[in-house]
Amino acid sequence: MDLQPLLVEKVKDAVKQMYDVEVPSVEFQPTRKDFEGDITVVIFPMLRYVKGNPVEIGSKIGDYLQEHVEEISRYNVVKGFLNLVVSDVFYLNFFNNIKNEENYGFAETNSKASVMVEYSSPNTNKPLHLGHIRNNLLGYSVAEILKASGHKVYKTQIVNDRGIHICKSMLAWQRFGNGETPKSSGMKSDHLVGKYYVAFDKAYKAEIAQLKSEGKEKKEAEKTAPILLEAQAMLRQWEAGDEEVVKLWKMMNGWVYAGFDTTYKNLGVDFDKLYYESDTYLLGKDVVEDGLKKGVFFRKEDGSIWIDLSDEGLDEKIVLRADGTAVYMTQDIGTAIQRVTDFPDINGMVYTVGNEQDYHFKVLFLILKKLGYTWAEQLYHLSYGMVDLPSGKMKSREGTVVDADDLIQNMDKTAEEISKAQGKLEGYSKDEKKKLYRTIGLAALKYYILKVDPKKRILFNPEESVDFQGNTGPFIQYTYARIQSILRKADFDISTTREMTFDLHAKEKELLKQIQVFPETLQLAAENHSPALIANYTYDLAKEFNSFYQQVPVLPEVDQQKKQFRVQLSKKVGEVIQAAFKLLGIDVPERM
RNA sequence: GGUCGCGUAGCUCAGCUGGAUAGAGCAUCUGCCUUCUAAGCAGACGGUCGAAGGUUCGAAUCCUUCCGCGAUCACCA
Repeated sequence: MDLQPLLVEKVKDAVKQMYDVEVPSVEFQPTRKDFEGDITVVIFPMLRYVKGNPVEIGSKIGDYLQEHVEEISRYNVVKGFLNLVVSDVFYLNFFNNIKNEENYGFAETNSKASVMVEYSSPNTNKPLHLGHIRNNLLGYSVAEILKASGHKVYKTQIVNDRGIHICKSMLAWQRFGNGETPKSSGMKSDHLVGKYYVAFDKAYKAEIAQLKSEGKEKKEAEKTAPILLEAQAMLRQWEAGDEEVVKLWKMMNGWVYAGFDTTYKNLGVDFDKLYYESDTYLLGKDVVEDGLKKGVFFRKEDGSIWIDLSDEGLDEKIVLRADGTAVYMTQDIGTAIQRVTDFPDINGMVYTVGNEQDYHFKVLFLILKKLGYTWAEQLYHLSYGMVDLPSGKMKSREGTVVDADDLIQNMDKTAEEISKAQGKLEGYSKDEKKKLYRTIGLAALKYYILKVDPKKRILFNPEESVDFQGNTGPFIQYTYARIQSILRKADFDISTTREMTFDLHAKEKELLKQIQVFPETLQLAAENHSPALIANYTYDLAKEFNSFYQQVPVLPEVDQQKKQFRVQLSKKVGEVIQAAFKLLGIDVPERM
């Protein structure tokens, strides 16, 4: 079915027969749209082995291929490029083979090693915001892509449910909350907790200002503000297991989880396993002791334990404090090992974490390798750029964030406005419409974020960022809906197989070529951990279909053979769009 | 200062394991709904690919230097 390996052989044969030399490899590329052809052989690299004029060599190889490979029907040579025209029969056969394949493009599960994908991992002191959305969408999508490419995948998150930031919200609630609950306030429960996080910061700033006016240095004031000291005391009480504090902690965390659940559900992401930092923050210490014995780490005079990474071009890095308490790195070492204990079949992990932690993960992976874990070779930091606003960075403390829930709601509203203006939804019930607006709004948001390279920063302008036209989620959904409309109106059994003896329209051929590269695009996306490749692929496919749709009649076609084929082709395009969008976590509507 | 990432059309982005005249969308302008959904299609306009060197038959892509933006270099997470 794949033509390329055959062509490699035949090109080699041709060169050997005519010039009596062996070329080690043959370079191909898809033929550019401006030229006639489907596959192009690049002649230039052969000039090292074959002396002569590239055009002449190309023509000779072309003659040979035309004669010896039945799939090649014509060729032309431009400069050093041999453009080959692949026969319609080849593409029609290809289509016949895959048209009824249900999971076309997807690899068999378990054909590759298992991977754990971590994403989201929020703090439990405030609601999720746009930055989390990027994280969630990326992590979820990469997990889906890995699954489709044959890996077994475990989705996980580590909930950062302890620490000083949590105590800040707790303390502020205690002090200013007057017993306010999600019920009594009517607020979404995670937003209520976030409100007190902001309240803490406000009170803290006020105290700093007060101290400064009393003549204290700024740094001194920041360190000694009473409310901060109290929060720190609360953290110590929590660690000591103080009943009162733990009770408050459980209650407020419960509120946050309830809120997160809603947001996750709205976003359409999920997890197979949750880890809580309150359970894992002590992990890793014994590993450090172990590594110390093995000589991976060393102890400084004050008793703290370090690793020397200067051979790798990095610094020394602390892994355990002098008083024996853990640092972030200690926990991460311990957690990684814990995961492999819990899921012994995993042979790799993906960490979806912002690029400000590039250095941390470089060090973490190095340490795990040095400790001798085989799976440490298969760790990947899915690093992504920040989401900035026109006004600058988002800061939860100061309340300058684009809230996740608000954003999703805004997308719904925009989708509703546009849909109403289009007026194509007669016959839909109120609930159906509402669901559809959500589907479209989310598609716009998700596609907008996933189509760009994760490494790049995103500048998000809430006023005008998310589009519904052009290279967007709704555009692709619209293409899908159009196809479904054709399928609904096709008043004959489209599954019957007919002889296909006609010539392909150029647009049909383009569509088949695009369908053909879906499996390799998926594999590439998996290797590169890149949903953007899937997004761009799907866009190209949709664009190609719309062009076809415009120029080639499907249902009005009188030739029954062609009509049958075009309906089947449209159906397949729809299926691929649906499958690809599923990898991005985006649903497709029957109508819109 | 060291390290890492980014810099492509007015804006948002593809292309980056080297290949033909650097591609899309938005915006601006022209056409196309008495054939299947105009959230569409067809076209016009728009570029010294941050700059300069180098490697190569060939560089947006690889190497070097420089410039700009960001992150990081905490016994914070």
